[in-house]
Amino acid sequence: MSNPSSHEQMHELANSVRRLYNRLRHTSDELNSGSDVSAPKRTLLMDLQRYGPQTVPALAASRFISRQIIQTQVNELAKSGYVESLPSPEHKRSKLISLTAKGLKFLEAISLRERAYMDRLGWVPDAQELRQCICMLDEIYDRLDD
Amino acid sequence: MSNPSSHEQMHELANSVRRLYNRLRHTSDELNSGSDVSAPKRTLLMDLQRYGPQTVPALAASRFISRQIIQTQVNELAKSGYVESLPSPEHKRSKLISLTAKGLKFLEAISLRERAYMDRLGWVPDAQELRQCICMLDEIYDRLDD
DNA sequence: TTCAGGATGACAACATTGTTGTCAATTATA
DNA sequence: TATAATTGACAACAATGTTGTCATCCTGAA
Repeated sequence: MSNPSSHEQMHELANSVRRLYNRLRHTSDELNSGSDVSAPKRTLLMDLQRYGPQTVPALAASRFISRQIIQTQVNELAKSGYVESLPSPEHKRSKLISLTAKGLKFLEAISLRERAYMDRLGWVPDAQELRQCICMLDEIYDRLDD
Repeated sequence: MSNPSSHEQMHELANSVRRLYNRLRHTSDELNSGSDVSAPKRTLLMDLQRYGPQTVPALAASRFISRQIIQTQVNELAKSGYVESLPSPEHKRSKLISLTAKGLKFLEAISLRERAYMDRLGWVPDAQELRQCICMLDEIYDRLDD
């Protein structure tokens, strides 16, 4: 990152990421306006599905926010029956948060709505370019790791 | 978006965007922890620099949030001297929000810090792939437009 | 084994960011 | 002109985030 143009390009990428993030959140909110689960809680459920059961501090660390707010959200999701804590026999305090059958069913309903929306759009991005794009985003994510 | 794999790929891209967005916000907060301007206000200033003077409702619409919160943030930024409202002679109410010299200087200081950080990282992404990645993100943004 | 330090869940106080509703002034339009 | 939409300001409120404290449990080193 030694010449001005590559720095400017990274700045532009950050802008495109932020712009798209805002639109994706908005679209997701529209598609799921009927549910009682807010966007941050939906991302919690999705992470549990994608990456498997995790502890509250781990979920917080992956979002770079404090563990307290994740604890609150997890407690509320547990009260609603979307997640449950699996007690590890070795760790009495650090429980693994896991999706329940109800949580999984909820995520599948979201997926169906998203898919129907994409079908209505009638646009399919080039699979190869899309894969490369994901690759680049993930590599930048890893490189920024301290 | 008619077969399962492309739908799954879009889902993965959304996840990568969200993940990187969170890390970029975190890194930006670290780099600018000394300033009194929060992340949402920094993005306001950056949008004014990138896209030029805009009205409060326009800034809100581009974020898909209500105009009231943007109004508050703009008022606070104006009180701190980072932005000013340019009254149009034709429109007494709808003023254009614009960067001041102080706001521009503040953004340049941010840019210097970001550039120094990238230099320390010692990694330069492939310019061609980066451009294609930005292109894809922007195209998805446009396609999702209603 | 013991003990000091770190990690975790719970709780509290608070700041920021967001929503919705209202109102008056202004602008746009039929 | 008359009507509707837009804009700035203000208020009440909800959700999300931070920081701090405390008791409990786990880990690891002397």
